[in-house]
Parts: sequence; C-alpha cells; structure tokens
Amino acid sequence: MTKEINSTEIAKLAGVSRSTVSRVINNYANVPEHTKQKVMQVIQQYNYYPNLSAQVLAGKRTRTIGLFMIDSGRVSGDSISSLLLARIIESASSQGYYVLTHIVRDVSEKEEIRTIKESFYQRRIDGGIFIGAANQEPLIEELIEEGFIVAIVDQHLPGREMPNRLVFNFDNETGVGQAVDYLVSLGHRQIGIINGDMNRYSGPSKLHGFQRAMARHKLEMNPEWMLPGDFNESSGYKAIKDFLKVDRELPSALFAANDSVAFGAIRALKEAGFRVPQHISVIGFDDHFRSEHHRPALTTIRIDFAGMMDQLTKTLIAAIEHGSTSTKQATAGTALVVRESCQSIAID
Amino acid sequence: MTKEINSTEIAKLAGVSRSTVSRVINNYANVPEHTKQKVMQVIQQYNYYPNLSAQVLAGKRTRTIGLFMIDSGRVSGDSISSLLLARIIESASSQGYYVLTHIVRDVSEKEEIRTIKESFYQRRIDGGIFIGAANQEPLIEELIEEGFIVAIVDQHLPGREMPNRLVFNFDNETGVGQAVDYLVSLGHRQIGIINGDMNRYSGPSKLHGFQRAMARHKLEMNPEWMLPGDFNESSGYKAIKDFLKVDRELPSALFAANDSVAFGAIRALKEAGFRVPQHISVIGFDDHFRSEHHRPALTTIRIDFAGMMDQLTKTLIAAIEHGSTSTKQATAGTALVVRESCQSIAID
DNA sequence: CCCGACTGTGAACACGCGTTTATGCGCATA
DNA sequence: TATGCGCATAAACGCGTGTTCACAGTCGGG
Repeated sequence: MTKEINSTEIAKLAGVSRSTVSRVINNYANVPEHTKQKVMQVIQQYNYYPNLSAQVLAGKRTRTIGLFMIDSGRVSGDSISSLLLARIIESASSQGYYVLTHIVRDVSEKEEIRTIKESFYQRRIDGGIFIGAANQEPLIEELIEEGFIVAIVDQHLPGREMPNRLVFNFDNETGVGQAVDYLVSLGHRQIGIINGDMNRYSGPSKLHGFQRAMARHKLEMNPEWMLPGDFNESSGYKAIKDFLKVDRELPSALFAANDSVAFGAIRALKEAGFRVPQHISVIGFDDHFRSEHHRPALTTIRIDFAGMMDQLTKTLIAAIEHGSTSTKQATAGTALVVRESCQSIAID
Repeated sequence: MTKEINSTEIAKLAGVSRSTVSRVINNYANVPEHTKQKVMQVIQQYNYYPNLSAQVLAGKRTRTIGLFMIDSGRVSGDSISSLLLARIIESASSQGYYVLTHIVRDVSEKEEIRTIKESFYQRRIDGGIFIGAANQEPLIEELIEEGFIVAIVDQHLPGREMPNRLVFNFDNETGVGQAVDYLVSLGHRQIGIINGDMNRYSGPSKLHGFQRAMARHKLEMNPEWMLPGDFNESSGYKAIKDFLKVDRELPSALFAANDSVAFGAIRALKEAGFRVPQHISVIGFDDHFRSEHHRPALTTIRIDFAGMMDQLTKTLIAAIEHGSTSTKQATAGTALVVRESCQSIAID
C-alpha cells in the first residue's frame, strides 16, 4: 500500500490549516470561495479521499445500510429477491449510501445472530433492512431499543407498534381481489387456492384477501380446495399431487399464492393429464421472470417491487438522516397481467 | 442511540487495564487464563463489541470485500449473477468477511468510477471482486498499483500479468467442446453458433472452443451460421429473425453462447414455424434456472458456478491475509446436461 | 475615531482501539 | 542478600478526522 495522503498534508499543500480542509469537505458556509477552490484543487490533484473510519470515529455516519435476506434459497434460486436486492442497492447508491448484503439461512442460529449484531454494533451500520424475516422479533426489537432504525419487508407484525421500525408490505389483499375478480369475470365460481407460508405477512394477507373477495362475490369457499403451500414451486406441485391422490373434483380455477407455486401446480396438473387453461384456469402472483415465457404463459398479478424498494430505501435513509421516530407503513401497487393460463369457463 | 460501552469501561468492570482487554480480544498469548475468563465474561455480560472504525484506524483490516457487478440488467433480471452473488456472500461470511455489494451500470461513467474509488480509498475495503467487467482496465490497474487486491471474473485480459490481480474464468473451451461433441454424436454435421459479447472473456473463448471442436471433428464452419449475440435473450431472438429474413438453409443444430440466447433463438424459431428439436437441435450454456422448465427443456452445459465463487472468495481472502502477490488463475468445471432440445438427426 | 459585531482561521481536544514501551513483581540463581 | 530474568499489566502514543473555542482581522455604525 503506497503511503496514504491525509488531510494534514492536504492542508499543508493548500497553505491552510487542517480545520479549513475539513470545513471545505463538509461544506461549511463560512469558508470563502477562493479558499474553497484552492483546497478542492489540491484534493483533486492528489486523489485524496477522507478516511471513513476516522470520520466515523469523529462522529459521522457510516453511510452504510445492512441488508438481511432471510433464507438464501430465495436469493440464489430463481426468485424476485434478486430484484429487490438490486433495487435497494441502486436506490441507496444514488443517495450516497452503501449496502452491506447478508444472506441469513436460519435466523435462530447463534452464528447468524452474531453476524447480524456485529453489523450493527461493531460496524455501526446506520440502519437495516430485513426481507422475508420470520420469528426474529426479539432480535429486531433489541436492535430498535438500542436506537437503530430497521425496515422490514413482508413481515407479519403481531403486536405493538414501535418507533424506528418501518414496515413495508405488499398490497396483497387488493392484488388477490383483482385475481378473483378476473376469474369471476371469466365465469368461474368454483375457485381454489394454494396458500403460501403463513409465517410471513404475505401468507395470511393473501388468504384473507381471497376470503374477502370470495365473500364479495357471494361464493362459497370449499375447504377441500384450500391447499397448503410455502411459496416454493415444489409446494405447488405437492399440493396438487396430494389433492389428486383421492378421487375428487377439481375447482374450475385456482389461485396460487405466487407464480412459483403456480408453476409447480401446473406441472402436477399436466402430469395428471389436465390441460391449463382448457381444463382448469390457474392464476399466479408476483409476475415472476419466468411467467412470461412459461407454457402456458402465466396470467398473474404484478407487483411494483422496484417502486416499493425505492420508496423503502428513501424512507429509511430519511429516517436515518432526520431522526424520524414514527413508524411508517406503506404498500405497493398491484396490477392484473392477463396471459394464457386462464380462460372463460365452458358453459355446459 | 443509547450510550455505547467501550473498552475502557470493560476494563474498569473487569478490574484490569484497557490494554489487557485488547489483548484478550485479539488473542494474545501472554494473558493468563483466569484474567481472560474474567474479561470475556464482562464482555458477554455487557454485550460489548469493539468499534470497527477505531480498530481500522488503529491499523486493523476492515474485513470487507467490495463486490462490483457490472451491468445491473444481469443482476436484477433473470440471470446467474444472483447465484454468483449469493455464493460470494456466503463464502465470505463463513470466513468473517462482509460484502459491500455494488451494481455498476456503466463503468465508464464518472459517477460510477467515483463510487468504486470511494469504496477502496475512503472505506478502505480489503479487496474487490469485479464480475462481468469490461473496458475498465485503467481503473483496475490503478487500484492494483495502489496496493489493493482485485479478483476479476469473466474478463478478457489483453496484456501483461500483474501481481495482486486474481483472474477467474470458466472453462469455456472444454464446455463448448462437450457441446459440439454431443451434437456430433447425434449425427449433426451442420452446426451453427450464436455468439456472446466479445468484450468479455466468455465471448472469444467460447468462439475459440467452438472452432477448435469443429476442427477436431473435421467439420466445415459455415460463415453464414456464425451469428452475433450479446448473451441476452433478445440477441438470440434477433439473430434468428435476421437470419431468416433472407431465404436460406438453417443448420441442423445450433450452439448458443448461453441459455438466455438459446431461449430467444428457440422463440424466434417457433415463430417461424420450426420445431425444436424436431427441425433443429439447440444446445445452450450455463444451465440457467429456467432451462429445466423450459419447453422444450434445454440441453445445456452446466458450470460449477458455486464452487468457483467459493474458490475465488477463499483465494482472495487468503491473498488479503497473507499478502500473496502472485497472479492466480483458475477455471471451473463443466458438465453436459442432456434434456430435450437436441435429438438425433433424421437420416434422409 | 472607537467599539462592537462579524468573519475567517488555527489550535486543541475527542473519538475508541492497537501496540509499543516502561514498570512492578516474583522467582531462581549466584 | 544481591543480581538477573521473565511475566503480567499499566501508561502513553498514534491512527485521521470533526468540531469547539478562542483569536485576529475587518467592517460598519455611532
């Protein structure tokens, strides 16, 4: 490592004191233009960057956000998590913040908890974003009580509100409502659902939205047609396989908690000799990368993930910089995307 | 923020001096067992974490690696980049390192360069990983000359070797050879190629591997069947569309530079009325997430991305910690994955 | 012409920790 | 008993920067 230049040397070279250099860097008002110019020029010339560690030690922020993605399967596999991640990083970057990305396989594991704590206590990140978190409330509450600001995505919050806890969820109820409305508009009245993981916000809220939409249309919910799932493709496959083990009637249309589940379900249906959408319509949720190219191309509900992550990041940084202590809550918009996997019910 | 505890207070509480606390934390040998126990106990009890900024200022490493993913389209879209990212983060994490993730849209842009430089000079990351980098040699060479350690993935290196520059590439030549061998074993003799971006290592090396494999089998390369591409799906689609604008004969088999390109090509072929693999066989490269579920399921060459990222991260950290200055080079293994998109050529 | 207000600047301290140097102590050897 | 040695620990310095405080200089108003 070549010897690093520091602000003292810059000061010498510019013929001013070190305090003045600091004032220039931090945009203080009471420094005359010609002095500022001179200092800036020397900084440019010698490729000087202030040492962040020293700045932090002297009281500045780290301008670093911790991103904690629970369950790596979602990140490394085919998933929307990588989209969320990219948008968060880009949004933060545009505001001068950096993102320390973590992948947490199991939040309850000792080692993982230590890593998370280190990020906050040792590295002193300014705030954290938890995605897909489940069952880690004690940890998050501890962090908040220590004064850290935390944003949570897709988390089912059981109890009380807390300051410095920002909650962002998708407008699942509306989205599911759009899906059911569409199926009904096609003439379907026998509609089933493959649920998602009930430990996250998305699980219960989608189920609730489904129930409300069905009630709105005065449709009966057949308990046999409420199948369990966990947001993974394999769970959709398994749900259908299990259902078909016993000889019973399928609904005419199926809402899947997300597109991955829909893919799995369709695969199982095909293997059993059913055609989609000729024999049964299937609608998904998320508008996954694969959905457009899937056969049949998947009709689904698109969520404005990008916009939401942008809003989340901006809100978090604003809270960091202006010390907002109020709990914020926001949701993302949804839109129906019609493709091929649903069709009008055949009139018998 | 509640008042933070520091090593001085820990020392007081443990009844020792601050230096002793430091010695315990940094595992010095000459501290007797009972003292160590006592200090550790206080540290645990008060949930103390040493301030990283202070540690760095006093000469320690940041234990942070910068990850620079060039071209966000590859990250946020459906791509293997998210797999690489996840593996790097997990590998680094298991060695006590953290990853500062960046997405770089355009390396030649002033703002982007500044962000990269800030990571090294201001935040003092211990090393950097560049993925899919192109045309940024001046920047990387500058960083290396400043003493930073840099690992590069999928970069075509034109000139001289440099110390502290670790180069990791995929064994494309072997992989393409396996693809061509397979096509030939199915009876194909008229084989075309849709190339990738020639600015990255993968482009030229795949082309070269293709040429060598064809020569090995004493097969003619028809220049009409060498189509340009850029590793994106749209380029595969466009390559076929453009080819079919003029009325001419297709090859019996097609090697696509990666699976995305293959998807695009197959889509264009279908639209033109050709069936895969009945009319033309298509083989891809990478074993993309979608390939297994694609229709037809894509025959392709799988690359051990995960293993390579693991090796890369380990090598980089070893270089950081032991000051290795030798240029390393490594490659990842490949394997043929047979699915549905290729079939034996019809004997006329 | 004098004094107060204001402006620009430099000296000094604080941030938390690693590390070097010095010190005190106990023990063994001469 | 005196000397030497090793060991555990304490004291002090340095890392690079932000910020406060005091001071010199300037300007304007009375």
